[in-house]
Amino acid sequence: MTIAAPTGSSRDLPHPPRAEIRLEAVLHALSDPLRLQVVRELAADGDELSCSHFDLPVTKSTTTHHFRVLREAGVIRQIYRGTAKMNGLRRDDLDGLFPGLLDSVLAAAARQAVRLGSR
Amino acid sequence: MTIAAPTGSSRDLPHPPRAEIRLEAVLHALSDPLRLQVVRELAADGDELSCSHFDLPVTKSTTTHHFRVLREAGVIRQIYRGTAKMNGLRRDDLDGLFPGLLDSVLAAAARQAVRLGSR
DNA sequence: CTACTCGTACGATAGACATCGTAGTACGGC
DNA sequence: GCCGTACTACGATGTCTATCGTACGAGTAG
Repeated sequence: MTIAAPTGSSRDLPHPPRAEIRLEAVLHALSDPLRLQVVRELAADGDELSCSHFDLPVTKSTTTHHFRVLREAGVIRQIYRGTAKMNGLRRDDLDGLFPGLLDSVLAAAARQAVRLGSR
Repeated sequence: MTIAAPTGSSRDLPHPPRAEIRLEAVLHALSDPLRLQVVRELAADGDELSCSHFDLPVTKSTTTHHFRVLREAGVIRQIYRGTAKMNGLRRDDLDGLFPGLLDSVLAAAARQAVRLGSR
């Protein structure tokens, strides 16, 4: 639950505490196709992924922006690890606040992906 | 499934067919506090409600706008019944496309309402 | 027909947002 | 110390969105 960085990183990013996560912000964060895809990949991997792992059809500035939106909504957790920034889903917090919500959204996204033919 | 109006209303409103409902649009529609509240009341009532039943802190123009967003996202069904316009959740379509999603969102909204004290 | 109610349509406006490019900062390896 | 990599910060821009006010159309009651 602590976001301590064992590797000794000093740059800390501001995350909303669990109690301040708002449902509307989460839904808004997930309503963007790019961000929804990122969350899907994070959920599929189950572990932390670096920003550069994602191959999004936008520039790096825009990528940074989207990750920031996800972090400020409380959907993902970001920590610096050396020169890379690792991203992980805040599954514990989201499941604690809104049980079943994340899974429903992920299942819905998967279903829609199948329905629309794209994978 | 048909949206026929037995009362003989001739004014028909455009609704997206089930196959064209997009998850992102639904999430976006639900990410607005006013719209989420409307959906909550519709779900609580279980039946159709007129537009004027809702006492929203905005003008009628804005109310019309929000109902239109909900309708075009495929979240609600609107039919004219005389001078009133009745609104109903498209539960069947939403549950068919994204099983469990609507219930999770509603449960999450209820939980958050309790958590934030505003019942 | 007239008047009233309910909701729409249209135009305006201010704020939010997605996107980009460029310049800059932090970290690790040479 | 110097350079490359990874990501950020800032400013600009076009688009979308929430909001309003006013004018209009459709239906119902008198």
